[in-house]
Amino acid sequence: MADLDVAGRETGPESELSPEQLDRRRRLIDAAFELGAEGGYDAVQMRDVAATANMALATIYRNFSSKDHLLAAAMTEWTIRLRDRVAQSPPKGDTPAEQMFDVLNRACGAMGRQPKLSAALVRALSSSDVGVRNSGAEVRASIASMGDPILVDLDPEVRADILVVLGHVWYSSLVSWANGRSTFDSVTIELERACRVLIGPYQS
Amino acid sequence: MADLDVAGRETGPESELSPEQLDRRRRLIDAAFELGAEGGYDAVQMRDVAATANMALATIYRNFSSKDHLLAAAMTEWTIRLRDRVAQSPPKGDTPAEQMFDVLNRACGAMGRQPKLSAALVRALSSSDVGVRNSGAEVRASIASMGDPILVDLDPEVRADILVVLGHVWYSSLVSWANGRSTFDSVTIELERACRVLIGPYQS
DNA sequence: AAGTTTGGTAGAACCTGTTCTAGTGTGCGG
DNA sequence: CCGCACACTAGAACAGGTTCTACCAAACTT
Repeated sequence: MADLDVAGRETGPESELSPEQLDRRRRLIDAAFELGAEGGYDAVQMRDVAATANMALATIYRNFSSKDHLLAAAMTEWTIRLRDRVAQSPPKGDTPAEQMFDVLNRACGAMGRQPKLSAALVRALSSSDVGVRNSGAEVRASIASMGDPILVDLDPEVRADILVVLGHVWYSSLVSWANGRSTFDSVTIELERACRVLIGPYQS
Repeated sequence: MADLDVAGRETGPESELSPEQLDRRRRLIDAAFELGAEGGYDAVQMRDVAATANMALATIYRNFSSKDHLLAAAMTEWTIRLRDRVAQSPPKGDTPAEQMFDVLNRACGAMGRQPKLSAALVRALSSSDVGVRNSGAEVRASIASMGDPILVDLDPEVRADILVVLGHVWYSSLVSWANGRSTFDSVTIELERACRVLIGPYQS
């Protein structure tokens, strides 16, 4: 599986970015965080991102294939931080279903505290831009890795199936929320429901 | 729940559209179908829609709040047709899980035969435009109504939960596909997986 | 040191969804 | 018949994501 850079050109497996490039990338993602936290998706305007990050508009497009790609990269970073934080404290709850819900819900809680930002990031995640693809996969992987330890007692295949389905529910309800079709509470409700109906019958 | 028209103004419960307006609406949706079937989401350009439907650009926006609203309206229509067609023949399969999968898969089969069009419609469904909200709900309701008869033997609450979760999986995998993140086959796979892991354990 | 490559910059230009302006019927209460 | 409301139209204008042009400067190459 060849690595592809922003524009889809092939790059060697060791095509590290230079420190300057990493710095630019950092500034861009930070600018996206900043603007997104203040005003949500619409407020992350590429000209403003460029200004905030102190670089030229065209430079953004040298690093990211689109606005959605930039936001998706921010999402990836954020998810990783989230996952690490969630992994710190053990899940509450007596049953696997409750524990799984606790983990997912804690992850979402952080989003609820930054609603504009998270809505922006989630919206980007559902874009059709090519650059977003990896981010989507990475985010899903983070979800799965948070849930996996909780279901160790289940048959591996069933476990994988459950985690994938939970990923769908997670994604679908977050997108609904990010697009203004439901309240944040309903994300919680959907996740709880899914854990209950998915995991409940398997904990005999 | 007050009815809202395109622009969000309240309208009386009996604010029927005039025949001319219905005709315009029809022509617009047909134009969207036509352009979408040929070239997908990007090919449904508002200026082209206007030209194809033989009316002025601004007139579109008197009937639909956005491109996504127009496409979502088309999606609603299509889903209803699909549901009726699927309801014609009884679901194949020995177990509820298999029957449910059969129904969902048949519905998706029609989409597989019009990939560009369906991808366009699905993409519109995940827009944040206000006009799209109802369409999303209607589509979900169609899904649920297709599946409900199959699960009559289950506890009503469990049944509802399962159908909602299936709706999430359906939506999530279709969006993944419509955005080019997965092949159409994987939609089938995800649906099959979800039916298996969700319904399987309940059929004692 | 001259040439080349690489990545950056400013700013104009382009594209397409959306909105605005001004003007044209058409039906309807008075 | 008048005036008014309303739906439509052509086309310009606007907005924000994306791309293009022209140019510059540091890092390699030879």
